[in-house]
Amino acid sequence: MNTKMDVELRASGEDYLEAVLILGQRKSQVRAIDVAQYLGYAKTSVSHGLRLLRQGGFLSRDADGYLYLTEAGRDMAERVYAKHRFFAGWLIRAGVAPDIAEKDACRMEHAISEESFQSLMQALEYPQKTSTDGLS
Amino acid sequence: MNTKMDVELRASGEDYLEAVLILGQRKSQVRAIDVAQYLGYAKTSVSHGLRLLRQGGFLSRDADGYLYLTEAGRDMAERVYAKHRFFAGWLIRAGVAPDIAEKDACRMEHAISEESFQSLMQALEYPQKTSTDGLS
DNA sequence: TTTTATAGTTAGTTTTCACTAACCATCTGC
DNA sequence: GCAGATGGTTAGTGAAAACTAACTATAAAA
Repeated sequence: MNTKMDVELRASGEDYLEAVLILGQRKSQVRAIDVAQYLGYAKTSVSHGLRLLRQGGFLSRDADGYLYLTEAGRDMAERVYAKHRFFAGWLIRAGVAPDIAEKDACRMEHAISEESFQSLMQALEYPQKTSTDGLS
Repeated sequence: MNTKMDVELRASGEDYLEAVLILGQRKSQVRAIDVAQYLGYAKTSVSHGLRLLRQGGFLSRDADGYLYLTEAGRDMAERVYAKHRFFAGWLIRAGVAPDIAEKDACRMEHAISEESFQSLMQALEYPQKTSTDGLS
């Protein structure tokens, strides 16, 4: 029903893309089962979610089932991941326990708009690096 | 099924309680229809949502249909509203347009845990006033 | 070659939380 | 006294996004 560009991603779609991005930084080869394990979801849920993302043009998959972010998918994943790192770091610096800060960041990353986040980054002069450098 | 104390409020319940709190500061008498108008929901949705809150012990209602927050309800509403004001103010000070800051705050208020919020308030030495003073 | 483990899908269920349609009960004004 | 308006409820629908159960397909192992 939707063409690539008018798809509105919800929180769950953003979570899947973010997981693929993060796992790809660790393993170089990422499959649905890895995403399921990472997010703690049943593999059927992930199978369904990833199919929607493929249909939306955010993901592709090769014959062996390995997942690849498209341009649009990587873009979205990096935006979300940047928010995640910002909020997690912010909370941890405020003295929140790291596991709680992580969990909260996982929700807050979906709650703030791109517009607000950009304004914040500028106002705080936060270092805006791309998410793929310096992360092994 | 649930007694008063083991009810877990979700985002929608928090929104209803917050609306009752805010409307009560403006009007002194609040009914379901006011909440529906304020939130932009159909009155059936609000009727259903408020019933759950009454059953959970967060709200009561008199014979004329006027709503009153219980101790637990007021407590929850004030917690959520404090988060709302914090995030909205924070974004606005960062240069975000007020209407966008408001909308984002409406989501972020549910995304951050009470624990993280308290740590933040302490770390930032944010003035922690009760939500009912100074607001007419 | 048969068995077992791994990866994925199909089909159907559940929960949350919005919606519409239709109805009931007051209260007000002619 | 009846016609509307107002406020609320009942009943049923829909979408998002998780779940389980049961299936297929493939690859490895005995």
